[in-house]
Amino acid sequence: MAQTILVVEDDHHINQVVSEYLKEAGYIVLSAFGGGSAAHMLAHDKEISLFVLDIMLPEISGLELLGAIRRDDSHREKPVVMLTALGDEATQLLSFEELADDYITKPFSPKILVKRVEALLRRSGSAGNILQCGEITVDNDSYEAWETGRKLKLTLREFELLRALAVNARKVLTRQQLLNYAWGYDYFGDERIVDVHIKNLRKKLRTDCISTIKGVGYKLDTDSGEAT
Amino acid sequence: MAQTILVVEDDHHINQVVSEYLKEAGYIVLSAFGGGSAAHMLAHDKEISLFVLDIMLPEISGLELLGAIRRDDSHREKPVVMLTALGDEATQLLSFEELADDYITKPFSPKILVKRVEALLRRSGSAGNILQCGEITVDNDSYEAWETGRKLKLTLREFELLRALAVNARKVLTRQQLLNYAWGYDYFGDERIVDVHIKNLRKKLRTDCISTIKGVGYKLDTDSGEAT
DNA sequence: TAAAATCTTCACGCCGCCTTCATGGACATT
DNA sequence: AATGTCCATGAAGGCGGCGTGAAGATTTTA
Repeated sequence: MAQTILVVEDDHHINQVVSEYLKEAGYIVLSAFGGGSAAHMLAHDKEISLFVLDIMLPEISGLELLGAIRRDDSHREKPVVMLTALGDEATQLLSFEELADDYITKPFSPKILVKRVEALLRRSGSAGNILQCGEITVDNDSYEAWETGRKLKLTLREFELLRALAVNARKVLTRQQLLNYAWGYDYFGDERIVDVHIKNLRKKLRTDCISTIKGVGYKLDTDSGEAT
Repeated sequence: MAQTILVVEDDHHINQVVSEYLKEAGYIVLSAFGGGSAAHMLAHDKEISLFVLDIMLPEISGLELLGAIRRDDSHREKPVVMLTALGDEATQLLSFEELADDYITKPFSPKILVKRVEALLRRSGSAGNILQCGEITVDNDSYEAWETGRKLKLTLREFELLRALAVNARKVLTRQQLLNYAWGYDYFGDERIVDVHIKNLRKKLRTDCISTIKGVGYKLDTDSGEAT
């Protein structure tokens, strides 16, 4: 299953070179040449696995895009590579403070860019499409999930809910966040729907690995010893 | 809860500078000056969270160390930063092929090294959004808190109160400020509610680390060096 | 088209947490 | 010593959040 990378770079030549190398490495590449169209793609394509952002862009700067990504529920966790001619320490520090994952200054070697992208995707968990979290294993590609090797028979919502929890292992997710992950942004029904599916999911799980944080949301435990 | 980083660098000056900056950022740092001692530490210390490796080392090269890490069951998954004067593309590509996570060429900015280390630890999963203050550790993501490693069983208000105090460690917060942090701006009840929750919180803590400043508010102490 | 499975809504009840209140103590001021 | 202010503490009541079962709506399968 090929992963998608969004390259935002106003210099058409550089954009093309980067895209070529990434495609050759087996990725699907989306190109944007301005902050505006990039923001649009951000909002509408949830399948992007990694972002390459130039900082000096028309309309919206790369740093602002970075901020937008980090504030977006469905992109927040994804790796971002800043790619820019600005080599000064201040800009670089600022990028990292905004939670960039890598920072490459021009001129650069496209081969090394690809290597760095691969290194980040390896870490971001989405590389192998299999997630493991404690007793739970989730396969993104086949939509299958297991508990201690035993295959679970889940409905679609249950699977997507479990996947959302597994992607954010140990983190508490609000009902709204879970809705965004497992239902999508265009859902406007009752939040409490989450409760019902959590209940059904729990019924199918031997281990009690989904915790309720009252007043906040739910989370998936790894296997931490609970001492009183 | 603090994470350990192993720095392998034969140049004592660079080793010291790097260590200083990492310590300042809150990490525990182990230093090795040759491949041999590094390999020894590798074998005996399983608690290391990240490696910083020079490539040109006496005895064993950094690349060999990298290979050893990737073949070691208990270190395989951990991030490795290569730190070297060799800027040539070939060595860099080779490092990434051996599954290095980052590659920094000398001369470099120590601040940015720290940022890159933080970025990698963030990705490697173990990091989390963790606050530490004296004996108290608060995890923003999982809504968990510990006292000297012992997990605390807190209600939501208690947790949010403790988090507010930890975020502003050593600073006195007025009741109104605490209400804003832990209850939100739309709360208009009695301020004294804070007192009650502080009391309950204190009851659950072994150490007496919450100080009352009469007429002002409360604060969380880092050191319990209490002289009257 | 019927039947089955899944998704969504709703209402009920319980438990635990939050909040309020009253009391008493610590400390400062007069 | 008396007085007032501020804080600690225990207890009690009420309220809200959550789990749950069931029924209706929707989609998928036969």
